[in-house]
Amino acid sequence: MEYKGYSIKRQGNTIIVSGVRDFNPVHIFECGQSFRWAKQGDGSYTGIVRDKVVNIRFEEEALTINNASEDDFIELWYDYFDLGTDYGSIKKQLELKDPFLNEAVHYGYGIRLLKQDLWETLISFIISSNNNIPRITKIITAIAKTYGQEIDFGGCRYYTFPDYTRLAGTSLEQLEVCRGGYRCKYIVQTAAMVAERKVNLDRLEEMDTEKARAELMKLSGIGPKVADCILLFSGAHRDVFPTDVWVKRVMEELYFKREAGIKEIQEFAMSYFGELVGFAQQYLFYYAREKRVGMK
DNA sequence: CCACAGGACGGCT
DNA sequence: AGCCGTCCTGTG
Repeated sequence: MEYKGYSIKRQGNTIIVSGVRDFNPVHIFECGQSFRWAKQGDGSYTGIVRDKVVNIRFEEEALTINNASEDDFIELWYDYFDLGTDYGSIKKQLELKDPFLNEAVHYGYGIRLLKQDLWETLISFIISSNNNIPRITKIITAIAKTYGQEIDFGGCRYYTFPDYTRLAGTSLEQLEVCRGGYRCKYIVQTAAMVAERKVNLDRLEEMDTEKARAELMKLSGIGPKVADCILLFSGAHRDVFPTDVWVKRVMEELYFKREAGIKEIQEFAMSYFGELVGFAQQYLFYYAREKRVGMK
């Protein structure tokens, strides 16, 4: 069958989507936006998204998704992998900006910004504060195992991410076994606030970016950087520039040639990269972190 | 054993 | 409004 410019073939419980460009699983899953995909021995990735577990591989413009149907593709995977966005065109515009960005874009040529579940992204980035990727992954896995639904796939057990009612119904002492440290308190408070409708998460996409950002920052454990990550990686708003230590370092090294403040960096990025600012951030972040830019 | 890495918060000017 | 000490855990 054909769907929005892609051709989909089904073989048993596997679908093969052809005509997929600008897609590299390593770039997509190792660029810090998602913590729920694990590389397998054969180079494929297995991931948990909402209530689905799938294994994916990519070669020669063909995306193979094992444990998915054509309906799943239309209802979930097309949007999740942002397949409606032309990354070729985005990259072309960014490459022309300057030699630095050109290098960063070529380095992470297969990056795509995922459209992930808002609630899971929100909790994941509360956990990310003052934390590193392996430990963030460990904590999220522990939360899913403790509170999520079990799913069997390929002889292994996987766990869905618990919704806010489930996390609002737990105690701090219970949650602390997941090793989130002081962030566990933020999670319990945030889940309670969402359950009590103190913050409306259903309308973030319709709000303008500043309003959506302010709405998220009402929640416990969400500051400017975490709010921007949630907006960017849930696909609610792409016109944000999450500025963590890596992005700060790479921006100082490439564009400022000196120390610069977060506010200064963000203002520069918004005007310089324009509407592609969120995409630029991700190419720069991946490049900076992989190359350890700014480290001795 | 200690140094360090990583953002939000809250108390202080 | 801006600065800075503190929060927790894992790694070297």
